[in-house]
Amino acid sequence: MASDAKTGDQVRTQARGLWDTPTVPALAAVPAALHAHATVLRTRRRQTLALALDGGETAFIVRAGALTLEVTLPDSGRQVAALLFPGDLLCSSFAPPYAEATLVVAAPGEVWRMRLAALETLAAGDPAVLRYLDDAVARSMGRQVIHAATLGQFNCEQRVATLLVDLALHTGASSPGGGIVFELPFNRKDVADYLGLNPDTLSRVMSRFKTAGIIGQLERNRALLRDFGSLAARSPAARSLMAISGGQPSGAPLGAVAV
Amino acid sequence: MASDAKTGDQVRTQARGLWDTPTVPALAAVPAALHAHATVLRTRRRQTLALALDGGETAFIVRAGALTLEVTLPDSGRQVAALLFPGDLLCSSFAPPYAEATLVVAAPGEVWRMRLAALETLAAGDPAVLRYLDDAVARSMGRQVIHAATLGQFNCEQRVATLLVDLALHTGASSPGGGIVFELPFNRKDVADYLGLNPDTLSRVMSRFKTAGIIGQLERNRALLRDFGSLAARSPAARSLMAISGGQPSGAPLGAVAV
DNA sequence: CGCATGTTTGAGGTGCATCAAGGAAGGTGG
DNA sequence: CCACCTTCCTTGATGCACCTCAAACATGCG
Repeated sequence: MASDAKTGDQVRTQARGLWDTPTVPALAAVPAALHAHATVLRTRRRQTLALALDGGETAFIVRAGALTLEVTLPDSGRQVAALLFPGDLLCSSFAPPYAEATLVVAAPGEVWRMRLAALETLAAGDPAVLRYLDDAVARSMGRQVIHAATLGQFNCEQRVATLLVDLALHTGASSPGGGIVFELPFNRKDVADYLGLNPDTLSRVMSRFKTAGIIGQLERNRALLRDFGSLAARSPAARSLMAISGGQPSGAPLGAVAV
Repeated sequence: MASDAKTGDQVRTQARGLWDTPTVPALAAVPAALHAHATVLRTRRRQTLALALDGGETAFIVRAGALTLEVTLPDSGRQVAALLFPGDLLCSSFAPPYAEATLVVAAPGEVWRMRLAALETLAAGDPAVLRYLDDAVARSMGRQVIHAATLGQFNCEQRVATLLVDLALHTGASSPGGGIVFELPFNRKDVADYLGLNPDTLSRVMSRFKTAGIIGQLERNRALLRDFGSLAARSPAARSLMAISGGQPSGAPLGAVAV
Protein backbone atom coordinates (compact mmCIF):
# COMPACT_ATOMS: atom_id res chain seq x y z
CA MET A 1 0.00 0.00 0.00
CA ALA A 2 1.31 3.46 -0.78
CA SER A 3 2.39 5.48 2.23
CA ASP A 4 -0.28 8.10 1.77
CA ALA A 5 -3.08 5.65 1.13
CA LYS A 6 -5.95 5.86 3.56
CA THR A 7 -7.25 2.84 5.37
CA GLY A 8 -10.60 1.20 4.70
CA ASP A 9 -12.02 3.02 7.69
CA GLN A 10 -11.22 6.31 6.07
CA VAL A 11 -12.79 5.14 2.84
CA ARG A 12 -15.96 4.36 4.72
CA THR A 13 -15.96 7.70 6.42
CA GLN A 14 -15.58 9.38 3.05
CA ALA A 15 -18.37 7.22 1.67
CA ARG A 16 -20.62 8.13 4.57
CA GLY A 17 -19.95 11.74 3.87
CA LEU A 18 -21.18 11.32 0.33
CA TRP A 19 -24.41 9.90 1.59
CA ASP A 20 -24.78 11.95 4.71
CA THR A 21 -25.23 8.83 6.80
CA PRO A 22 -24.97 9.23 10.54
CA THR A 23 -22.31 7.31 12.38
CA VAL A 24 -23.13 3.78 13.40
CA PRO A 25 -22.04 2.22 16.69
CA ALA A 26 -18.85 0.25 16.22
CA LEU A 27 -19.33 -3.47 15.79
CA ALA A 28 -17.82 -5.87 18.26
CA ALA A 29 -14.34 -7.03 17.32
CA VAL A 30 -13.24 -10.63 17.48
CA PRO A 31 -12.22 -11.12 21.11
CA ALA A 32 -8.59 -12.06 21.47
CA ALA A 33 -9.63 -14.43 24.26
CA LEU A 34 -10.88 -16.85 21.59
CA HIS A 35 -7.40 -17.36 20.20
CA ALA A 36 -6.39 -19.73 22.98
CA HIS A 37 -9.37 -22.00 22.36
CA ALA A 38 -9.31 -22.11 18.58
CA THR A 39 -7.36 -24.01 15.94
CA VAL A 40 -5.61 -21.45 13.77
CA LEU A 41 -5.77 -22.31 10.07
CA ARG A 42 -3.56 -20.56 7.55
CA THR A 43 -5.64 -20.78 4.42
CA ARG A 44 -4.46 -21.12 0.84
CA ARG A 45 -6.36 -20.06 -2.25
CA ARG A 46 -8.89 -22.61 -3.55
CA GLN A 47 -8.49 -24.64 -0.36
CA THR A 48 -11.80 -26.03 0.90
CA LEU A 49 -12.57 -26.26 4.60
CA ALA A 50 -14.66 -29.22 5.70
CA LEU A 51 -17.80 -27.88 7.35
CA ALA A 52 -18.54 -30.74 9.68
CA LEU A 53 -15.64 -31.68 11.93
CA ASP A 54 -16.23 -35.30 12.97
CA GLY A 55 -19.91 -34.75 13.59
CA GLY A 56 -19.89 -31.88 16.07
CA GLU A 57 -21.03 -28.36 15.25
CA THR A 58 -18.06 -26.27 14.23
CA ALA A 59 -17.59 -22.51 14.19
CA PHE A 60 -15.30 -20.70 11.79
CA ILE A 61 -14.10 -17.18 12.47
CA VAL A 62 -12.46 -15.36 9.58
CA ARG A 63 -9.42 -13.40 10.73
CA ALA A 64 -7.94 -12.52 7.36
CA GLY A 65 -8.59 -13.26 3.72
CA ALA A 66 -11.93 -14.03 2.14
CA LEU A 67 -14.07 -17.14 1.68
CA THR A 68 -17.17 -18.19 -0.17
CA LEU A 69 -19.90 -20.49 1.07
CA GLU A 70 -20.96 -22.51 -1.95
CA VAL A 71 -24.14 -24.52 -2.03
CA THR A 72 -25.31 -26.89 -4.72
CA LEU A 73 -28.79 -28.38 -4.55
CA PRO A 74 -29.54 -31.49 -6.61
CA ASP A 75 -30.36 -30.76 -10.28
CA SER A 76 -29.49 -27.12 -9.83
CA GLY A 77 -26.61 -24.78 -10.47
CA ARG A 78 -24.08 -23.77 -7.85
CA GLN A 79 -25.06 -20.85 -5.65
CA VAL A 80 -22.53 -18.83 -3.72
CA ALA A 81 -24.67 -18.22 -0.65
CA ALA A 82 -22.36 -15.88 1.20
CA LEU A 83 -19.08 -14.02 1.03
CA LEU A 84 -17.07 -14.08 4.23
CA PHE A 85 -14.64 -11.35 5.24
CA PRO A 86 -12.48 -10.75 8.32
CA GLY A 87 -14.60 -10.68 11.45
CA ASP A 88 -17.30 -12.90 10.01
CA LEU A 89 -18.51 -16.05 11.71
CA LEU A 90 -19.88 -19.18 10.11
CA CYS A 91 -21.24 -22.23 11.90
CA SER A 92 -21.48 -25.59 10.18
CA SER A 93 -25.15 -25.76 11.19
CA PHE A 94 -25.90 -22.79 8.92
CA ALA A 95 -25.58 -25.01 5.87
CA PRO A 96 -28.86 -26.66 4.96
CA PRO A 97 -29.07 -30.48 5.06
CA TYR A 98 -29.03 -32.48 1.83
CA ALA A 99 -27.17 -29.76 0.03
CA GLU A 100 -23.59 -29.98 -1.09
CA ALA A 101 -22.10 -27.13 0.93
CA THR A 102 -18.43 -26.16 0.92
CA LEU A 103 -16.40 -23.35 2.35
CA VAL A 104 -13.81 -22.26 -0.20
CA VAL A 105 -10.91 -19.89 0.30
CA ALA A 106 -10.96 -17.06 -2.23
CA ALA A 107 -8.15 -14.95 -0.78
CA PRO A 108 -5.52 -16.52 1.48
CA GLY A 109 -5.58 -15.54 5.11
CA GLU A 110 -6.31 -16.95 8.52
CA VAL A 111 -9.33 -18.74 9.97
CA TRP A 112 -9.96 -19.73 13.57
CA ARG A 113 -11.85 -22.96 13.97
CA MET A 114 -13.46 -24.18 17.16
CA ARG A 115 -16.32 -26.17 18.53
CA LEU A 116 -19.58 -24.25 18.67
CA ALA A 117 -20.17 -25.69 22.13
CA ALA A 118 -16.82 -24.32 23.31
CA LEU A 119 -17.61 -20.94 21.83
CA GLU A 120 -20.92 -20.83 23.65
CA THR A 121 -19.36 -21.83 26.94
CA LEU A 122 -16.94 -18.93 26.57
CA ALA A 123 -19.80 -16.62 25.63
CA ALA A 124 -21.68 -17.54 28.78
CA GLY A 125 -18.76 -16.40 30.90
CA ASP A 126 -17.43 -13.45 28.89
CA PRO A 127 -19.71 -10.57 27.84
CA ALA A 128 -17.30 -9.51 25.10
CA VAL A 129 -17.51 -12.92 23.47
CA LEU A 130 -21.30 -12.93 23.79
CA ARG A 131 -21.45 -9.50 22.23
CA TYR A 132 -19.27 -10.62 19.35
CA LEU A 133 -21.42 -13.70 18.78
CA ASP A 134 -24.64 -11.70 18.70
CA ASP A 135 -23.08 -9.16 16.44
CA ALA A 136 -21.66 -11.65 14.01
CA VAL A 137 -24.90 -13.58 13.74
CA ALA A 138 -26.89 -10.39 13.25
CA ARG A 139 -24.47 -9.27 10.57
CA SER A 140 -24.72 -12.58 8.70
CA MET A 141 -28.49 -12.53 8.81
CA GLY A 142 -28.60 -8.91 7.75
CA ARG A 143 -26.35 -9.66 4.81
CA GLN A 144 -28.43 -12.67 3.87
CA VAL A 145 -31.56 -10.54 3.84
CA ILE A 146 -29.87 -7.94 1.64
CA HIS A 147 -28.65 -10.74 -0.59
CA ALA A 148 -32.19 -12.06 -0.94
CA ALA A 149 -33.38 -8.61 -1.97
CA THR A 150 -30.49 -8.36 -4.40
CA LEU A 151 -31.34 -11.67 -6.04
CA GLY A 152 -35.08 -11.16 -5.96
CA GLN A 153 -35.50 -7.52 -6.91
CA PHE A 154 -32.41 -6.03 -8.53
CA ASN A 155 -31.56 -5.98 -12.20
CA CYS A 156 -28.12 -7.04 -13.35
CA GLU A 157 -26.59 -3.58 -13.13
CA GLN A 158 -27.87 -3.05 -9.59
CA ARG A 159 -26.56 -6.45 -8.55
CA VAL A 160 -23.07 -5.78 -9.85
CA ALA A 161 -23.02 -2.30 -8.34
CA THR A 162 -24.04 -3.81 -5.00
CA LEU A 163 -21.20 -6.29 -5.09
CA LEU A 164 -18.64 -3.65 -6.02
CA VAL A 165 -19.80 -1.40 -3.19
CA ASP A 166 -19.48 -4.35 -0.83
CA LEU A 167 -15.97 -5.18 -2.02
CA ALA A 168 -14.87 -1.57 -1.86
CA LEU A 169 -16.10 -1.32 1.72
CA HIS A 170 -14.31 -4.49 2.75
CA THR A 171 -11.04 -4.22 0.88
CA GLY A 172 -10.80 -0.70 -0.43
CA ALA A 173 -8.15 1.90 0.28
CA SER A 174 -7.94 5.39 -1.18
CA SER A 175 -5.34 5.60 -3.87
CA PRO A 176 -2.91 8.52 -4.22
CA GLY A 177 -4.24 9.32 -7.69
CA GLY A 178 -7.78 9.70 -6.42
CA GLY A 179 -10.43 7.03 -6.28
CA ILE A 180 -10.42 3.82 -4.30
CA VAL A 181 -8.30 0.79 -5.04
CA PHE A 182 -9.92 -2.46 -4.02
CA GLU A 183 -9.30 -6.15 -4.41
CA LEU A 184 -11.34 -8.60 -6.46
CA PRO A 185 -10.57 -11.82 -4.62
CA PHE A 186 -13.29 -13.74 -6.48
CA ASN A 187 -13.20 -14.83 -10.09
CA ARG A 188 -16.01 -14.04 -12.52
CA LYS A 189 -17.75 -17.38 -12.13
CA ASP A 190 -17.86 -17.04 -8.35
CA VAL A 191 -19.24 -13.54 -8.58
CA ALA A 192 -21.78 -14.59 -11.19
CA ASP A 193 -22.93 -17.47 -9.00
CA TYR A 194 -23.21 -15.12 -6.04
CA LEU A 195 -25.32 -12.64 -7.96
CA GLY A 196 -27.41 -15.19 -9.83
CA LEU A 197 -26.10 -13.91 -13.14
CA ASN A 198 -24.34 -15.34 -16.15
CA PRO A 199 -20.56 -14.66 -16.27
CA ASP A 200 -21.02 -13.16 -19.75
CA THR A 201 -23.64 -10.76 -18.49
CA LEU A 202 -21.37 -9.83 -15.60
CA SER A 203 -18.56 -9.06 -18.01
CA ARG A 204 -20.87 -6.85 -20.07
CA VAL A 205 -21.96 -4.83 -17.04
CA MET A 206 -18.37 -4.37 -15.94
CA SER A 207 -17.48 -3.08 -19.40
CA ARG A 208 -20.41 -0.68 -19.20
CA PHE A 209 -19.13 0.61 -15.85
CA LYS A 210 -15.67 1.00 -17.33
CA THR A 211 -16.84 3.03 -20.29
CA ALA A 212 -19.02 5.09 -17.95
CA GLY A 213 -15.84 6.00 -16.07
CA ILE A 214 -16.98 4.49 -12.78
CA ILE A 215 -14.23 1.93 -12.54
CA GLY A 216 -10.76 2.12 -13.99
CA GLN A 217 -8.11 -0.19 -15.33
CA LEU A 218 -8.46 -3.65 -13.89
CA GLU A 219 -5.25 -5.40 -13.08
CA ARG A 220 -5.21 -8.98 -12.00
CA ASN A 221 -7.47 -9.19 -8.93
CA ARG A 222 -7.46 -5.47 -8.38
CA ALA A 223 -9.55 -2.55 -9.57
CA LEU A 224 -9.70 1.20 -9.30
CA LEU A 225 -13.04 2.67 -8.31
CA ARG A 226 -13.11 6.20 -9.71
CA ASP A 227 -16.55 7.28 -8.61
CA PHE A 228 -17.93 5.72 -5.46
CA GLY A 229 -20.89 8.05 -5.53
CA SER A 230 -22.38 6.99 -8.83
CA LEU A 231 -21.70 3.37 -8.03
CA ALA A 232 -23.56 3.69 -4.73
CA ALA A 233 -26.35 5.51 -6.54
CA ARG A 234 -26.83 2.43 -8.70
CA SER A 235 -27.11 0.06 -5.75
CA PRO A 236 -30.26 0.23 -3.62
CA ALA A 237 -28.38 -1.63 -0.90
CA ALA A 238 -25.43 0.77 -0.68
CA ARG A 239 -26.49 2.53 2.50
CA SER A 240 -27.33 -0.70 4.25
CA LEU A 241 -24.01 -2.26 3.34
CA MET A 242 -22.13 0.80 4.49
CA ALA A 243 -23.90 0.64 7.83
CA ILE A 244 -23.23 -3.08 8.26
CA SER A 245 -19.54 -2.74 7.45
CA GLY A 246 -19.36 0.64 9.14
CA GLY A 247 -17.87 -0.31 12.45
CA GLN A 248 -15.61 -3.08 11.34
CA PRO A 249 -12.09 -2.61 12.61
CA SER A 250 -10.11 -3.50 9.53
CA GLY A 251 -10.21 -2.21 6.02
CA ALA A 252 -6.61 -3.28 5.60
CA PRO A 253 -5.56 -5.61 2.77
CA LEU A 254 -7.33 -8.93 3.02
CA GLY A 255 -4.18 -10.85 3.77
CA ALA A 256 -3.24 -8.91 6.88
CA VAL A 257 -4.26 -10.15 10.31
CA ALA A 258 -5.51 -7.41 12.61
CA VAL A 259 -3.30 -7.04 15.67
CA MET B 1 -59.75 -31.01 10.34
CA ALA B 2 -61.54 -34.26 9.54
CA SER B 3 -61.33 -36.90 12.22
CA ASP B 4 -59.27 -39.27 10.14
CA ALA B 5 -56.88 -36.66 8.86
CA LYS B 6 -53.25 -37.28 9.66
CA THR B 7 -51.10 -34.66 11.28
CA GLY B 8 -48.32 -32.78 9.57
CA ASP B 9 -45.82 -35.12 11.18
CA GLN B 10 -47.44 -38.01 9.42
CA VAL B 11 -47.41 -36.12 6.16
CA ARG B 12 -43.72 -35.57 6.57
CA THR B 13 -43.13 -39.21 7.35
CA GLN B 14 -45.03 -40.17 4.24
CA ALA B 15 -43.06 -37.63 2.24
CA ARG B 16 -39.81 -39.02 3.58
CA GLY B 17 -40.95 -42.45 2.50
CA LEU B 18 -41.39 -41.22 -1.03
CA TRP B 19 -37.86 -39.98 -1.10
CA ASP B 20 -36.25 -42.63 1.04
CA THR B 21 -34.76 -40.00 3.31
CA PRO B 22 -33.37 -41.23 6.60
CA THR B 23 -34.84 -39.87 9.82
CA VAL B 24 -33.45 -36.60 11.11
CA PRO B 25 -32.90 -35.88 14.79
CA ALA B 26 -35.85 -34.02 16.24
CA LEU B 27 -35.41 -30.28 16.47
CA ALA B 28 -35.55 -28.54 19.80
CA ALA B 29 -39.04 -27.40 20.74
CA VAL B 30 -39.76 -23.96 22.16
CA PRO B 31 -39.06 -24.34 25.87
CA ALA B 32 -42.14 -23.67 27.98
CA ALA B 33 -39.86 -21.92 30.47
CA LEU B 34 -39.78 -18.92 28.14
CA HIS B 35 -43.49 -18.30 28.56
CA ALA B 36 -43.05 -16.65 31.95
CA HIS B 37 -40.53 -14.14 30.58
CA ALA B 38 -42.25 -13.20 27.33
CA THR B 39 -45.05 -10.89 26.33
CA VAL B 40 -47.69 -13.01 24.64
CA LEU B 41 -49.12 -11.35 21.54
CA ARG B 42 -52.29 -12.62 19.91
CA THR B 43 -51.79 -11.63 16.30
CA ARG B 44 -54.41 -10.59 13.79
CA ARG B 45 -54.11 -10.84 10.03
CA ARG B 46 -52.28 -7.93 8.35
CA GLN B 47 -51.14 -6.67 11.74
CA THR B 48 -47.55 -5.41 11.69
CA LEU B 49 -45.22 -5.97 14.63
CA ALA B 50 -42.72 -3.21 15.34
CA LEU B 51 -39.24 -4.72 15.08
CA ALA B 52 -37.41 -2.39 17.42
CA LEU B 53 -38.99 -2.10 20.83
CA ASP B 54 -37.81 1.21 22.27
CA GLY B 55 -34.27 0.72 21.10
CA GLY B 56 -33.35 -2.61 22.64
CA GLU B 57 -32.86 -5.79 20.66
CA THR B 58 -36.09 -7.76 20.61
CA ALA B 59 -36.71 -11.46 19.98
CA PHE B 60 -39.93 -12.81 18.48
CA ILE B 61 -40.87 -16.46 18.84
CA VAL B 62 -43.69 -17.68 16.63
CA ARG B 63 -46.00 -19.98 18.56
CA ALA B 64 -48.88 -20.19 16.08
CA GLY B 65 -49.85 -18.64 12.78
CA ALA B 66 -47.51 -17.38 10.10
CA LEU B 67 -45.64 -14.15 9.43
CA THR B 68 -43.60 -12.56 6.68
CA LEU B 69 -40.50 -10.46 7.06
CA GLU B 70 -40.77 -7.77 4.42
CA VAL B 71 -37.84 -5.63 3.39
CA THR B 72 -37.86 -2.66 1.06
CA LEU B 73 -34.61 -1.07 0.02
CA PRO B 74 -34.67 2.44 -1.45
CA ASP B 75 -35.59 2.57 -5.17
CA SER B 76 -36.34 -1.12 -5.18
CA GLY B 77 -39.32 -3.42 -5.00
CA ARG B 78 -40.49 -5.08 -1.82
CA GLN B 79 -38.79 -8.35 -0.98
CA VAL B 80 -40.31 -10.88 1.37
CA ALA B 81 -37.09 -12.04 2.97
CA ALA B 82 -38.48 -14.85 5.09
CA LEU B 83 -41.58 -16.79 5.97
CA LEU B 84 -41.99 -17.53 9.67
CA PHE B 85 -43.86 -20.53 11.02
CA PRO B 86 -44.47 -21.90 14.52
CA GLY B 87 -41.20 -22.55 16.31
CA ASP B 88 -39.30 -19.93 14.34
CA LEU B 89 -37.32 -17.18 15.99
CA LEU B 90 -36.64 -13.70 14.69
CA CYS B 91 -34.47 -11.03 16.31
CA SER B 92 -34.81 -7.38 15.43
CA SER B 93 -31.07 -7.25 14.75
CA PHE B 94 -31.55 -9.61 11.80
CA ALA B 95 -33.07 -6.81 9.76
CA PRO B 96 -30.45 -4.82 7.89
CA PRO B 97 -30.00 -1.13 8.73
CA TYR B 98 -31.35 1.53 6.36
CA ALA B 99 -33.96 -0.82 5.03
CA GLU B 100 -37.63 -0.54 5.65
CA ALA B 101 -38.24 -3.84 7.44
CA THR B 102 -41.58 -4.97 8.83
CA LEU B 103 -42.92 -8.12 10.38
CA VAL B 104 -46.42 -8.75 9.01
CA VAL B 105 -48.92 -11.33 10.23
CA ALA B 106 -50.12 -13.53 7.38
CA ALA B 107 -52.11 -16.04 9.42
CA PRO B 108 -53.41 -15.14 12.89
CA GLY B 109 -51.81 -16.89 15.81
CA GLU B 110 -49.59 -16.22 18.77
CA VAL B 111 -46.15 -14.64 19.08
CA TRP B 112 -43.97 -14.42 22.17
CA ARG B 113 -41.94 -11.26 22.39
CA MET B 114 -39.04 -10.67 24.73
CA ARG B 115 -35.75 -8.89 25.09
CA LEU B 116 -32.88 -10.61 23.37
CA ALA B 117 -30.76 -9.93 26.44
CA ALA B 118 -33.31 -11.69 28.65
CA LEU B 119 -33.44 -14.63 26.27
CA GLU B 120 -29.67 -14.95 26.38
CA THR B 121 -29.57 -14.78 30.14
CA LEU B 122 -32.05 -17.64 30.25
CA ALA B 123 -30.03 -19.54 27.66
CA ALA B 124 -26.90 -19.24 29.78
CA GLY B 125 -28.67 -20.96 32.67
CA ASP B 126 -30.88 -23.46 30.88
CA PRO B 127 -29.43 -25.90 28.32
CA ALA B 128 -32.87 -26.49 26.77
CA VAL B 129 -33.21 -22.79 25.99
CA LEU B 130 -29.68 -22.66 24.60
CA ARG B 131 -30.39 -25.68 22.44
CA TYR B 132 -33.57 -24.06 21.14
CA LEU B 133 -31.73 -20.84 20.36
CA ASP B 134 -28.96 -22.60 18.45
CA ASP B 135 -31.48 -24.67 16.61
CA ALA B 136 -33.70 -21.78 15.65
CA VAL B 137 -30.81 -19.67 14.39
CA ALA B 138 -29.40 -22.58 12.40
CA ARG B 139 -32.82 -23.22 10.90
CA SER B 140 -33.25 -19.57 9.86
CA MET B 141 -29.81 -19.45 8.29
CA GLY B 142 -30.37 -22.75 6.54
CA ARG B 143 -33.64 -21.48 5.13
CA GLN B 144 -32.02 -18.23 4.04
CA VAL B 145 -29.34 -20.16 2.19
CA ILE B 146 -31.97 -22.29 0.45
CA HIS B 147 -33.89 -19.13 -0.35
CA ALA B 148 -30.80 -17.60 -1.93
CA ALA B 149 -30.36 -20.68 -4.10
CA THR B 150 -34.03 -20.54 -5.00
CA LEU B 151 -33.80 -16.91 -6.09
CA GLY B 152 -30.45 -17.24 -7.76
CA GLN B 153 -30.65 -20.56 -9.57
CA PHE B 154 -34.22 -21.82 -9.95
CA ASN B 155 -36.59 -21.12 -12.80
CA CYS B 156 -40.12 -20.00 -12.06
CA GLU B 157 -41.61 -23.49 -11.95
CA GLN B 158 -38.93 -24.70 -9.55
CA ARG B 159 -39.48 -21.69 -7.32
CA VAL B 160 -43.21 -22.23 -7.06
CA ALA B 161 -42.76 -25.96 -6.48
CA THR B 162 -40.32 -25.16 -3.70
CA LEU B 163 -42.78 -22.86 -1.98
CA LEU B 164 -45.62 -25.37 -2.25
CA VAL B 165 -43.45 -28.12 -0.78
CA ASP B 166 -42.54 -25.78 2.05
CA LEU B 167 -46.16 -24.88 2.75
CA ALA B 168 -47.27 -28.49 2.58
CA LEU B 169 -44.60 -29.45 5.10
CA HIS B 170 -45.59 -26.68 7.47
CA THR B 171 -49.35 -26.69 7.22
CA GLY B 172 -50.34 -29.86 5.41
CA ALA B 173 -52.54 -32.67 6.66
CA SER B 174 -53.55 -35.77 4.70
CA SER B 175 -57.09 -35.48 3.45
CA PRO B 176 -59.59 -38.37 3.60
CA GLY B 177 -59.98 -38.34 -0.18
CA GLY B 178 -56.25 -38.81 -0.71
CA GLY B 179 -53.67 -36.11 -1.17
CA ILE B 180 -52.64 -33.42 1.25
CA VAL B 181 -54.70 -30.39 2.21
CA PHE B 182 -52.62 -27.38 3.08
CA GLU B 183 -53.16 -23.73 3.81
CA LEU B 184 -52.08 -20.79 1.67
CA PRO B 185 -51.79 -18.10 4.31
CA PHE B 186 -50.07 -15.70 1.90
CA ASN B 187 -51.66 -13.83 -0.96
CA ARG B 188 -50.25 -13.91 -4.48
CA LYS B 189 -48.34 -10.68 -4.18
CA ASP B 190 -46.61 -11.84 -1.00
CA VAL B 191 -45.67 -15.15 -2.58
CA ALA B 192 -44.49 -13.41 -5.74
CA ASP B 193 -42.34 -11.03 -3.70
CA TYR B 194 -40.91 -13.96 -1.75
CA LEU B 195 -39.99 -15.85 -4.91
CA GLY B 196 -38.80 -12.85 -6.89
CA LEU B 197 -41.49 -13.43 -9.50
CA ASN B 198 -44.29 -11.47 -11.05
CA PRO B 199 -47.77 -12.28 -9.66
CA ASP B 200 -48.98 -12.96 -13.20
CA THR B 201 -46.21 -15.47 -13.77
CA LEU B 202 -47.03 -17.11 -10.46
CA SER B 203 -50.66 -17.44 -11.49
CA ARG B 204 -49.64 -19.04 -14.76
CA VAL B 205 -47.42 -21.61 -13.05
CA MET B 206 -50.19 -22.47 -10.59
CA SER B 207 -52.58 -23.00 -13.49
CA ARG B 208 -50.02 -25.25 -15.13
CA PHE B 209 -49.74 -27.32 -11.93
CA LYS B 210 -53.52 -27.52 -11.76
CA THR B 211 -53.90 -28.80 -15.31
CA ALA B 212 -51.03 -31.22 -14.68
CA GLY B 213 -53.10 -32.67 -11.85
CA ILE B 214 -50.52 -31.88 -9.17
CA ILE B 215 -52.72 -29.55 -7.16
CA GLY B 216 -56.49 -29.59 -6.94
CA GLN B 217 -59.32 -27.16 -6.49
CA LEU B 218 -58.15 -24.08 -4.63
CA GLU B 219 -60.59 -22.74 -2.13
CA ARG B 220 -59.93 -19.49 -0.40
CA ASN B 221 -56.56 -19.87 1.36
CA ARG B 222 -56.56 -23.62 1.02
CA ALA B 223 -55.39 -26.09 -1.57
CA LEU B 224 -55.33 -29.81 -2.22
CA LEU B 225 -52.00 -31.28 -3.13
CA ARG B 226 -52.74 -34.42 -5.16
CA ASP B 227 -49.22 -35.54 -5.95
CA PHE B 228 -46.51 -34.64 -3.47
CA GLY B 229 -44.00 -36.76 -5.34
CA SER B 230 -44.10 -34.94 -8.63
CA LEU B 231 -44.13 -31.60 -6.85
CA ALA B 232 -41.04 -32.56 -4.87
CA ALA B 233 -39.43 -33.79 -8.08
CA ARG B 234 -39.80 -30.30 -9.49
CA SER B 235 -38.10 -28.62 -6.54
CA PRO B 236 -34.34 -29.09 -6.11
CA ALA B 237 -34.75 -27.97 -2.50
CA ALA B 238 -37.41 -30.51 -1.54
CA ARG B 239 -35.15 -32.86 0.39
CA SER B 240 -33.46 -30.04 2.25
CA LEU B 241 -36.76 -28.49 3.24
CA MET B 242 -38.11 -31.81 4.42
CA ALA B 243 -35.04 -32.31 6.58
CA ILE B 244 -35.27 -28.81 8.06
CA SER B 245 -38.95 -29.13 8.87
CA GLY B 246 -38.54 -32.80 9.68
CA GLY B 247 -38.39 -32.65 13.43
CA GLN B 248 -40.72 -29.76 14.06
CA PRO B 249 -43.32 -30.62 16.64
CA SER B 250 -46.43 -29.24 15.03
CA GLY B 251 -47.96 -29.80 11.64
CA ALA B 252 -51.32 -28.84 13.08
CA PRO B 253 -53.40 -26.02 11.59
CA LEU B 254 -51.50 -22.76 11.77
CA GLY B 255 -53.93 -21.20 14.21
CA ALA B 256 -53.51 -23.81 16.92
CA VAL B 257 -51.02 -23.27 19.72
CA ALA B 258 -49.06 -26.39 20.59
CA VAL B 259 -49.73 -27.50 24.16
C1' DC C 1 -76.41 -3.53 -5.89
C1' DG C 2 -71.86 -1.25 -6.57
C1' DC C 3 -67.36 -0.64 -5.33
C1' DA C 4 -62.74 -2.38 -3.97
C1' DT C 5 -59.58 -5.84 -4.11
C1' DG C 6 -57.61 -9.69 -5.98
C1' DT C 7 -57.07 -13.36 -9.81
C1' DT C 8 -56.71 -15.18 -14.51
C1' DT C 9 -55.30 -15.04 -19.12
C1' DG C 10 -53.74 -13.12 -23.51
C1' DA C 11 -50.57 -10.33 -26.52
C1' DG C 12 -46.38 -8.26 -26.95
C1' DG C 13 -41.82 -6.49 -25.46
C1' DT C 14 -37.25 -6.97 -23.19
C1' DG C 15 -33.57 -8.32 -20.25
C1' DC C 16 -30.77 -11.70 -19.64
C1' DA C 17 -29.02 -16.45 -20.91
C1' DT C 18 -27.00 -19.15 -24.35
C1' DC C 19 -23.85 -20.15 -27.86
C1' DA C 20 -19.76 -19.34 -30.23
C1' DA C 21 -15.62 -17.09 -31.72
C1' DG C 22 -11.86 -14.34 -30.64
C1' DG C 23 -8.39 -12.15 -27.37
C1' DA C 24 -5.47 -11.42 -23.22
C1' DA C 25 -2.70 -13.30 -19.44
C1' DG C 26 0.05 -16.64 -17.29
C1' DG C 27 2.48 -20.96 -17.15
C1' DT C 28 5.57 -24.46 -19.31
C1' DG C 29 9.06 -26.39 -22.09
C1' DG C 30 12.11 -25.81 -25.77
C1' DC D 1 14.03 -15.59 -25.78
C1' DC D 2 9.90 -17.40 -28.30
C1' DA D 3 6.08 -21.03 -29.52
C1' DC D 4 2.45 -23.33 -27.32
C1' DC D 5 -1.11 -24.34 -24.18
C1' DT D 6 -4.54 -23.54 -20.67
C1' DT D 7 -7.44 -20.63 -18.37
C1' DC D 8 -9.97 -16.78 -18.06
C1' DC D 9 -12.18 -12.80 -20.01
C1' DT D 10 -14.65 -10.21 -23.77
C1' DT D 11 -18.07 -9.36 -27.13
C1' DG D 12 -21.43 -10.20 -30.86
C1' DA D 13 -25.73 -12.65 -32.61
C1' DT D 14 -29.76 -15.00 -31.40
C1' DG D 15 -33.62 -16.91 -28.68
C1' DC D 16 -36.39 -17.62 -24.86
C1' DA D 17 -38.21 -17.03 -20.12
C1' DC D 18 -40.14 -13.94 -17.81
C1' DC D 19 -42.04 -9.14 -17.20
C1' DT D 20 -45.39 -5.62 -18.54
C1' DC D 21 -49.66 -4.01 -19.78
C1' DA D 22 -54.42 -4.50 -20.19
C1' DA D 23 -58.93 -6.38 -20.16
C1' DA D 24 -62.09 -9.72 -18.44
C1' DC D 25 -63.37 -12.26 -14.54
C1' DA D 26 -64.09 -13.56 -9.70
C1' DT D 27 -64.74 -12.52 -4.71
C1' DG D 28 -65.85 -10.07 -0.59
C1' DC D 29 -67.93 -6.29 1.83
C1' DG D 30 -70.63 -2.16 2.90
